[in-house]
Amino acid sequence: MTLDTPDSSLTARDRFDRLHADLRARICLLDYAPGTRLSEEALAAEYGVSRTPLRRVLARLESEGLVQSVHGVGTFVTDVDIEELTQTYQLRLELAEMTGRLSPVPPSPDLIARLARAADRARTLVAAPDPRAFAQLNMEVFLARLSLTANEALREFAERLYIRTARIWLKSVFASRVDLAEETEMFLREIEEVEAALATGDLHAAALIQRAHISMSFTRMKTGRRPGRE
Amino acid sequence: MTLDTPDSSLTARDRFDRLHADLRARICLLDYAPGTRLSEEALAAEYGVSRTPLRRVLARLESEGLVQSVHGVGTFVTDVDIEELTQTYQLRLELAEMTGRLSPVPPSPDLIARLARAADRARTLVAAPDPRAFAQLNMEVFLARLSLTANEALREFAERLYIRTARIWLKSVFASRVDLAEETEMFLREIEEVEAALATGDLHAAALIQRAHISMSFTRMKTGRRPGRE
DNA sequence: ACGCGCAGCGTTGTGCACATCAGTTTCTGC
DNA sequence: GCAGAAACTGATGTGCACAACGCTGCGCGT
Repeated sequence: MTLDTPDSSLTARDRFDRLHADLRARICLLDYAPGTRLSEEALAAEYGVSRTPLRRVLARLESEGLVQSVHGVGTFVTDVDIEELTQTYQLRLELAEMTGRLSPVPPSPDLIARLARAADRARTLVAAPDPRAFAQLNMEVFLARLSLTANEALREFAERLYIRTARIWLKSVFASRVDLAEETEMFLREIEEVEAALATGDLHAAALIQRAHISMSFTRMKTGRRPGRE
Repeated sequence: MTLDTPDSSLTARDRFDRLHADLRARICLLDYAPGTRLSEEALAAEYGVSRTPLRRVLARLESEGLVQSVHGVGTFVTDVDIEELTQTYQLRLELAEMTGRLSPVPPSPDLIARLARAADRARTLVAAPDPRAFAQLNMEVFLARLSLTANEALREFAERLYIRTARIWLKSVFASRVDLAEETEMFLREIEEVEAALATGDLHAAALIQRAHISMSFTRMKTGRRPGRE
């Protein structure tokens, strides 16, 4: 996971972005579960830097709500209560729809290719379910789809909200509160529907499909597995 | 402006919040115009701290898009181009309406009192216009009104978007592209309408009023002063 | 006169040592 | 034996010195 590329020809900003993205992914993929203490010294040693730049990354993660530092105690991965989760999902619904309405951009060939590859990987995952691989695929697709809007602020906020709730959904999978196979199938159907919408050039439809699936995903997570399917 | 309170009985978090809020206000009120270089050493000396905690504040401001640091050059107050401004305002419109729809909260007596005092100050400003005082009043009212929604993520994003565009509006005032007297009058009317809506308990109406005024404000700024009133 | 290079200067980024704080353990007085 | 306080431990926060980097201006060569 940790890419220790040679530090040569890497600007300070690049190093920061790498550490930030890497730590963020670890938190979102539950490599660091909520409540875990992150040791500044250990992480600094692992990434081959001193505490100073690493603390910058942790401060950013704290501003994003993923960790919380307490003086004299430690830096801990945050958890999200049900109330905050509900509010965040409500916002995500609205933002998803806005994605296709405010400043829509036609899909690039690169995005089309990414979606096609994602659909293939999703089909593989339907045959052999894997929570972590699915979560990673889900995140990649979400971030890639942000290129469908030119509104940078909208992209930024949608990304932040997704990052904030992704690990909670994954936690539900591990807790068997949602059925991984069902989630994977629904995700595959979502991609296929989005591909169809994009093929016809209807960007708002693609956004509405995403909004519908976010809504359904949250409902499934709230409701839990239906009795009788255990 | 700079409150140099005794550093005793102040936790690190408090100091950070103070510096952050203070510098943010200076940028939003154009004490530091776009393009201005912020000297880490000078600011650290002014606030009586070392560069380390001050750099933390600057990093936060950079993540909020208010400043930009370049290695070996300096930290500069950012500017906002017309395209980004348009997109941000479009988002602000949507968020303002959502404020009254997603998780509305009845106004507290404190908010009512604040609005009444703000209306008084606005009436004073109508008689004696003052760009900076008006901008500060506008900001205080906006931030106070955020208590009308319980959706914390919505509050956070709405605040960030406002902070990001406030100084551009103030710049338009100084550039005489909008008429300060007209803006002040419109603002006073907005407060009065909001007070009426809140008095009847219609929170969605209060949000729609805000949305309408944000929209009108942006239109006035885009259009510029009507010819013949010069 | 013009172009190229290099050295100096100021700025942000990094490393390291120490201060500060919270939780825990241990020691002491009763 | 027990309660309370002080010392210990390990964490984050801070200050300071140096490294890395970009810009500028001077000087040398052509």
